[in-house]
Amino acid sequence: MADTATPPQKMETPAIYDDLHRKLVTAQFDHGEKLKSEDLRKLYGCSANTIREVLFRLSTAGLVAFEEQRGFRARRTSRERQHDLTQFRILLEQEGACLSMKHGDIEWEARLSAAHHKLSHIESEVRRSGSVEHVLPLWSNAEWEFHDTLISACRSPLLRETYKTIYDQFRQQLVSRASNYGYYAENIEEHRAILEAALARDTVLCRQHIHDHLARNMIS
Amino acid sequence: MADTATPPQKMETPAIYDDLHRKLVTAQFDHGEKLKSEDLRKLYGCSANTIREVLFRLSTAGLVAFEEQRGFRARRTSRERQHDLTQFRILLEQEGACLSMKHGDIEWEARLSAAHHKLSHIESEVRRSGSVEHVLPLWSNAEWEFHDTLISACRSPLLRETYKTIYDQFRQQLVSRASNYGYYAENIEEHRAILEAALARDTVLCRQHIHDHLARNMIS
DNA sequence: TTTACTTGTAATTTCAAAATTTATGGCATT
DNA sequence: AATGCCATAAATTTTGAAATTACAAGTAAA
Repeated sequence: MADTATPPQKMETPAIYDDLHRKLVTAQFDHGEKLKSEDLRKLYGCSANTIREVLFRLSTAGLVAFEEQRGFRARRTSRERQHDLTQFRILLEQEGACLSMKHGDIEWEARLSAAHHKLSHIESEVRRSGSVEHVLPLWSNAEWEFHDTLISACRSPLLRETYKTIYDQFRQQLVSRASNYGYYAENIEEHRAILEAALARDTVLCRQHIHDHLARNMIS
Repeated sequence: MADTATPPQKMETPAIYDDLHRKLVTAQFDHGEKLKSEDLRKLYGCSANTIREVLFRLSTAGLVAFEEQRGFRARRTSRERQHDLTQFRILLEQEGACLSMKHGDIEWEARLSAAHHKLSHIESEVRRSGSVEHVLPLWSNAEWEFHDTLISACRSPLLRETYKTIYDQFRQQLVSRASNYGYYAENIEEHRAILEAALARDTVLCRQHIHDHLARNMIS
């Protein structure tokens, strides 16, 4: 069972959802760990049925696996699924970025610049200090902001929504990768390359940089 | 409320899910119609909570909309969402087909030919008789078989799964379009064009034909 | 006539416990 | 030792009712 530092007792359904979501994307459960409704019920001070409802909604987001008559588990991400997730993410981000370049206005460019600025600031700090752990949550949020902003002008709510469910499943592996400093070191140049291609509205180059950046994720 | 020709009483959870799913994709509920758990409870002879669980799982598939404290509704598909769905479907089917052409073997070609043969047989019958209604469920299944087989060799469970949830939301409009005979008349040539391009492993041409075929869906 | 408030009704959500199903451990048999 | 079977324990699923919340109609005030 994960550490129970956060919620002692008595939470509303949305709060329980958010808390479990956060715990799942920050890998506070082992891969494939069983999520017993009785334990969670006691943890959040609610009924077993409420937990059941929350877990169903989390299974929608792909964070929890449900099997009939044998409950819920934190999703185990096999090597094959990791590969599949990456390929699908590349497809969505490439398409979303190209559509954003097509439809995005100066306002979008400004938001993308701002998101990149924050992200690169953190990544510079990582490179200077040589460690990742102390800014991991910050970095994780900034990275999401950048990638989400990149596709935010695509005018397809469906694509964006799908992208988010995929992205959440990547966050899980960030923790286990935190020790691997080399992974984060290369991100600065890759993110800048994506930014510049996007602002230049060079769709071919942008697709290329997105592919290179995301494909490298998979290997580690 | 939709007609209740099928299930008088007493069904298991999976059966209830299947039956409601079928009713939703065959548009036996009006767009935005409220799905009252009490009514459904009496219909299927189970508890309100069981209905609630089924409806949550259907909302995963995008067939049902859930709003906190105000229950479930059959999803209303606006013009904007229809456009979004179509664009997304084009992206997925193009990518899935190209990957299938890359990975598919002779076995895949055989299955695709078989699926097309069945589909074109029905579509010829439609053209001969000049009416659609009497074979609509048959046609709907055959069309799904063809498109699913087309992407079945893509080696991405995620893409295929996502495609299915999108496709189900298209089935809903088939019924309301049944009267529009012209829509179905043009399908024969389009499906054949896709088949031939796929068998020839011509990815550029196949993308083009898929786009033309699916984009025409949106306009009607 | 409109707006705001009150009240009654209906529907959703939560709860605690019963019923069903699956997992576990001991015991006999091969 | 390995396998199959039964009894027990544990966990999931369903139930029916209670509590909460939204909805609608009707009344009073502006």
